[in-house]
Amino acid sequence: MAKKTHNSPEEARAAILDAAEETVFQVGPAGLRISAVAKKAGMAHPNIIHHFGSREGLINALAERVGERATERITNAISEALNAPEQDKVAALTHVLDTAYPGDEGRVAVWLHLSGAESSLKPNMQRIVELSHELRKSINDEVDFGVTNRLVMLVTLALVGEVVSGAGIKDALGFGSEESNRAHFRQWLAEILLKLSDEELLTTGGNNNPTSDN
Amino acid sequence: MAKKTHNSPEEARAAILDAAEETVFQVGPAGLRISAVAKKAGMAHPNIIHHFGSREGLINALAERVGERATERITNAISEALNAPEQDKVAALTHVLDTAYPGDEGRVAVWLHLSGAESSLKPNMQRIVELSHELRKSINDEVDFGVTNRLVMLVTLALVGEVVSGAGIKDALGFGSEESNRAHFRQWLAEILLKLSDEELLTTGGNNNPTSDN
DNA sequence: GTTGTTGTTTACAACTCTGTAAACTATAAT
DNA sequence: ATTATAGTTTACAGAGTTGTAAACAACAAC
Repeated sequence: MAKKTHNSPEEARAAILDAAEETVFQVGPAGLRISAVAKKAGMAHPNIIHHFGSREGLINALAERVGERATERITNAISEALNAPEQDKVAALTHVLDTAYPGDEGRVAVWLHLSGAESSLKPNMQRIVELSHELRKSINDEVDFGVTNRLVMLVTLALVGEVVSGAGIKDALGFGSEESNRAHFRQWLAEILLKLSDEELLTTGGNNNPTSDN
Repeated sequence: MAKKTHNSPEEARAAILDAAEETVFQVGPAGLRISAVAKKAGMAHPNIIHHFGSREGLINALAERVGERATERITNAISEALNAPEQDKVAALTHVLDTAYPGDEGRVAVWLHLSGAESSLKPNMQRIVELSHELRKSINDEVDFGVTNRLVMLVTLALVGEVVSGAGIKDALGFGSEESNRAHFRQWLAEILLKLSDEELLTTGGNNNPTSDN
């Protein structure tokens, strides 16, 4: 049992990030204690500082990794929906929402963002909006980009709300926290979003479009 | 300049809660330090523990006060919308959203909730849903209560998301954080919500309604 | 005026957490 | 083998936090 005691830098960083992700999921962003992460990763806490410089460095690195992964999952799901046949659009869009509302993983991304971590949110979100607009155009060619932007914003804000509020609001509204209820809500939301694309009920009015300059 | 040095318990508690509210607004829920609150209220920090028992007691008391005030504002706004003439519904509903998305105050309520404060969220939310459903019925008598519930949930989650994400998501989507943009978004959302009541595009399907038992 | 109650403060204890310094150790290169 | 590099640990310092204990001060009751 020749235990390996010295990892490569990449291995060490990955192991620390794994432990940090799990810890953040359990205790929330503010409760992230370097010592707890070290314990979970099976090492002494100064080793974390050696690899990430500081607690803040660790949080930023984790935010980056988590954000990239989430963006990849979501853009993949939207791309699939884009190629789905007409009658499967609802299911495909529901799947997008399922992906964007991941029960456990997404929390970490949102929480880290809340705790002020720097990450490349902007390019990620913009890719998501562009893909979403293509999806809407595949349903109705005349949809308004400003509306797409606002719909993405609404859904994103709701995602953030769901993550941080946990079961509180759903409980208060009489929704159980069982997965079946959450899934039905997402399907209902997907149907609304598709209807709003199909009929394009509303435009953004006058000059209220977001600025498209860089 | 006869400075009053001893307050009544009510005065002291109110002064402490005011200072705590301001502090939470500035530093967020996790950053609430009893000593900072004491400094802002112009007293020594053990006095806060004397009046509220502990830091957690202070947070719970603040959550209660803030929640009550927010609920009162929102239910008042919905009641006004209920009595508004048909052609003013959009403006009235926009005002409801303005009230529910208060630039500064609402943060405290949401944040406190996030930090695990106990509060009477459930009865407050249920009053809001019932009034919202009356509002929807005043537009279209056949609207579905389950849809109302889900719309309230969607809007509430988005509110929470807006509060906690701050300018981050809006920035990433190209919306400036100026009040005019935020106001336009709320008006757009109000129009969507009214259309969804007017046409009742979607019902909740089968047995997916939230349980209505107490 | 004296006494009791309670708001208030000062001083302190105990704890937790991040980050530093120096020593130790495994691995690779020469 | 020796040396250099870098991952890892132990021990500790320093700051900041909540909460406690005891004394002080204002106000009310009698």
